[in-house]
Amino acid sequence: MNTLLRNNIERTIGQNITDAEFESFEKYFFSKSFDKKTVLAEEGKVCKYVYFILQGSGYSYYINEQGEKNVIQLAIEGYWITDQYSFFQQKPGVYFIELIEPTDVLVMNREHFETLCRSNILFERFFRLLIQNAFVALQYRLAKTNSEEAESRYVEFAGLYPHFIQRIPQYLIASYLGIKPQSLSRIRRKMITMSNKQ
Amino acid sequence: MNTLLRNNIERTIGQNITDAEFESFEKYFFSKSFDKKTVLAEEGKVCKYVYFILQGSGYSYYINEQGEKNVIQLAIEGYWITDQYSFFQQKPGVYFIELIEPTDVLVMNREHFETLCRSNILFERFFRLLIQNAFVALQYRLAKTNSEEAESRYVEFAGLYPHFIQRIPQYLIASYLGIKPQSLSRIRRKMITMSNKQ
DNA sequence: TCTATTTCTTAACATAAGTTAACCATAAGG
DNA sequence: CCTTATGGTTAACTTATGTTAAGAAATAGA
Repeated sequence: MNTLLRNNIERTIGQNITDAEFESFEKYFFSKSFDKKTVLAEEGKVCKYVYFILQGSGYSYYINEQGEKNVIQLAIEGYWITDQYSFFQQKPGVYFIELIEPTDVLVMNREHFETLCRSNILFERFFRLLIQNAFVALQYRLAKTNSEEAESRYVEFAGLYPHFIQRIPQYLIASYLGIKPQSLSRIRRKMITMSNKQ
Repeated sequence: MNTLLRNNIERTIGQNITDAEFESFEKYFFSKSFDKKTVLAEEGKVCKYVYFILQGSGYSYYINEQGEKNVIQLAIEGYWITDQYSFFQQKPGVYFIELIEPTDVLVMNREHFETLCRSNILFERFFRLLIQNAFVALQYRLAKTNSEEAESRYVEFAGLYPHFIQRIPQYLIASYLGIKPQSLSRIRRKMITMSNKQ
């Protein structure tokens, strides 16, 4: 039994579930390990799976017309990651998903997802809440992007996700924040020299 | 029976529903009309309702530390609007919701929302899909914000939502795009003079 | 109709972030 | 251990967007 997944479910729906319920949930997943830099999803191909990270890290990104990578999501253990549009619509996706470190995941395909959702309103509910929380967080992130400067966005990010700062390369964090690595470097230097002076 | 709402449901879940099902959905709403500039939700107060716009328009926004308005969502007839965080968590909200035009809405409170979701997996499913679609659209919007310049974001917005361009004040569209009204004005002028020359 | 808001435009100037390019630091692989 | 690849820093210069301020246009209210 995977406690990380079970905690994730119970925390999300705000109530404990029975062993039987968890069992009937978990059985739709299989676990898998990947090398770092493995590509789990590609633009133009249907994203067949949703991944729950047990250990390791990855990110999703898209490549714009200018050929630049743009990080959409960063994920470490306890996070779900997929190309939502492609996975749910079963249409060619727009994002790539790539691993940063060697990573263990739980994997579920679309068919099992449907079966799961229809089997018990609790699971349908779980996925509604999961995406609802993701939506709220994303809306907040967009609000900040639209109204705050890069420096304060980085400060907030570093405060909220210190474990990301340690493990994720800076150029991916920069992209996640919507700036260039050089700009992030500039911001960090400014912060360091400022804090030395005070 | 409100056909706008029914179409919205059937389009979202990708299947038709029976009259009885729709009836058991619709009965949890009441309809209401508001003057323009009515404030439907306020920062610091629990957002008690979710609104489905039948006629008119509104927007949600938040005010940052510098006291600037930042538009989160624009909505016209056929759109749902609420402060998702506040409505779902029943905690003080972070956003304001304000009407632009005189507006007719269908309104549902949180208790009815819960009852509805638990009454039939179809409705739980509807709201999951609704928020799922909103999430995908929001992720796309953030990706564009982080990687494209204001001009191309405006061009895309104008192409996708021409009815918004006609009805929503420019300073709100500017804020929605994450720029100042002066910048949007500059962009529009550039587009006009460019198209005249060619 | 006249007046007062509200919205939009313009222009000069300021600044945050992008661009280019070089170099340094560290980790990875043979 | 050395070499190469990857990631990070720095600096000079450019550019998109913000800021400030004024006025024009449109809309709403009296």
